[in-house]
Amino acid sequence: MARRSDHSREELQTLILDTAWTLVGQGGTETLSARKLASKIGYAAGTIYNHFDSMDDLILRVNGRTLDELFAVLNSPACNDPAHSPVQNMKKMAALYMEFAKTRAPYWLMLFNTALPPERTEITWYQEKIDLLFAPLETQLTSFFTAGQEKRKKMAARILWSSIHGLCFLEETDKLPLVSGKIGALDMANYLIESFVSGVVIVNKLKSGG
Amino acid sequence: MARRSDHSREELQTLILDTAWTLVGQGGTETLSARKLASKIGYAAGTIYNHFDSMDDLILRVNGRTLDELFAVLNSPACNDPAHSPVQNMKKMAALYMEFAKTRAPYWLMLFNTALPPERTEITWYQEKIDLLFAPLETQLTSFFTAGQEKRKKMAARILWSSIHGLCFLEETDKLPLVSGKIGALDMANYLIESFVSGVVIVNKLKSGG
DNA sequence: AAAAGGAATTGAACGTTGTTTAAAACTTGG
DNA sequence: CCAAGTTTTAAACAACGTTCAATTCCTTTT
Repeated sequence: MARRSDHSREELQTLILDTAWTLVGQGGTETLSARKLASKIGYAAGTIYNHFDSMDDLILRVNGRTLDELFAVLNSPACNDPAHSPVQNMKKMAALYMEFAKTRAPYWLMLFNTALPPERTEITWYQEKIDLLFAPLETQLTSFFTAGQEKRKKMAARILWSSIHGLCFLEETDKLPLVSGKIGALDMANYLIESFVSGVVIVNKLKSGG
Repeated sequence: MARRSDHSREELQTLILDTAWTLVGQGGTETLSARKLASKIGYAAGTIYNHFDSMDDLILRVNGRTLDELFAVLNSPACNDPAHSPVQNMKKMAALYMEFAKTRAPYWLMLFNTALPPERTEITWYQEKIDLLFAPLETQLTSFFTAGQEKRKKMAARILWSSIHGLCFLEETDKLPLVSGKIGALDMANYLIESFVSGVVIVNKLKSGG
């Protein structure tokens, strides 16, 4: 029996989360089970329920960590470089996002390809983390909108982000048939960004002009 | 014991698939289990494995049926109306797609929010069904491309479809923060289609002109 | 008609999962 | 040092996918 004094309540909580993180990283969602996790840290399965509501709850915490990492990537200087054009920065964002999905596949898949009961994801801290993801892209879009078009800018950021995610998702789950040869999701994302931004400028002029 | 002569091999196979379809429709992926399904048709659980490789295999068949229905929607006259502009038709497609995702949520979620082993989805008949989904959109995009831009047109169709799917997906799984008020995924899809198509026309001119 | 052969069906079993709970082990305060 | 309060545990429950030997059934042959 593990001694209660081995870890404080907080220590144990993060130990569980860290171990869950490791397990997911090694073999995806399927590798994460209460018993495996518990045995890995020398506790019984029941102990986990002393620190987390359920396995879904634990998965949500792991997802939260993934969202943090994702934000760090999208908010990094590499894709928010003032020396580069907004379009260049956004293309870089798309590239980094897709790289993240590939290299950190288990976490990314758990985040987007694992069904959780809706009531789980409606927690505010989780929604806030998601909300944050759109900020860097919104920043890059600023120059294409006037001060009065705040709402449209927010829309555009969400659209573009969702679209890039859609491309990435369908590619990673083998649901995006290739056009030919080497044309992959990243090329499509670049094409999308170019076209969408060009189009936004036009449409904005039309709406404000007419 | 169910008599072998109750149903022919083929009959039983479609009976299983039909029942699986019903179960998924009633309560989503979680409601579909070998034992529940079997008891519903008066057979033992093992019988299912006489007709399907595994439960994943059965899920894939259900998904196949969903893809068929989805194609029927996107290929319907309502969004391929010659009297309407391509942009109008594409907006209608987006609307119908999102309606499908909502009204047939269990099937749509099983298709896109349930992780299957990659080797399962690499089957050709499944990939072909997916490939078909892009055709109607491609048709609507024809007028914006010249004869020599076939590849770009294919790309554009995949991009636009993926993007609309991305919007729909993030909305349905509570991962698309609303901008404000009533602005939902459909408004964003419309904005996307307008802007992207406008942008495509410009970018195409640039590429061919320069 | 009976027996034989082949195929479909079955129940039971295995190992796994998430989760609950009473009892045991532990830590702490008086 | 004992009592009170927590934490941990083992065991149990119900469900899951899947396998397999045994049974049952149907068809064919004799």
